[in-house]
Amino acid sequence: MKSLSLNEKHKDFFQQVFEVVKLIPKGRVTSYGAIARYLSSASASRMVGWAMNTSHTHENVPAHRVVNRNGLLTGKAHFSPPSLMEELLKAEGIEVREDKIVDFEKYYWDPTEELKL
DNA sequence: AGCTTGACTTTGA
DNA sequence: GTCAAAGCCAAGC
Repeated sequence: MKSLSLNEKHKDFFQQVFEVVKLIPKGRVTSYGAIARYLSSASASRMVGWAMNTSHTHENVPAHRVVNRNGLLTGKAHFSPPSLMEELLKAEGIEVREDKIVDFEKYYWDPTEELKL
């Protein structure tokens, strides 16, 4: 697979979401809105969540690194065991308390800032 | 073919 | 600070 689209500019929204999610560095997290805004508009953040729902068809999609803008593990309920998301984050050195990422801003990874240009 | 729901965000009151 | 409403695109009924 190539990195980001150079020739291929016509991809499905979901596919683009998956690419960005895959590009999230280990030990980092991002928000649905950040991805949505990077792709198009921030309001499309719902589609990112929707895409994650279909992410089960993709293997290398670290959905556990994607949380809402509050740093809350909103999608944890959708994991095989709901606690898996928290476990995966902790395994990467991210501290989680009450289903919420501690020092979220510290681990926050914004594609519009990191992948710009 | 049309309406409802959804792992969300932003803006306004 | 909280609460309510609009916006976005796709899948499901």
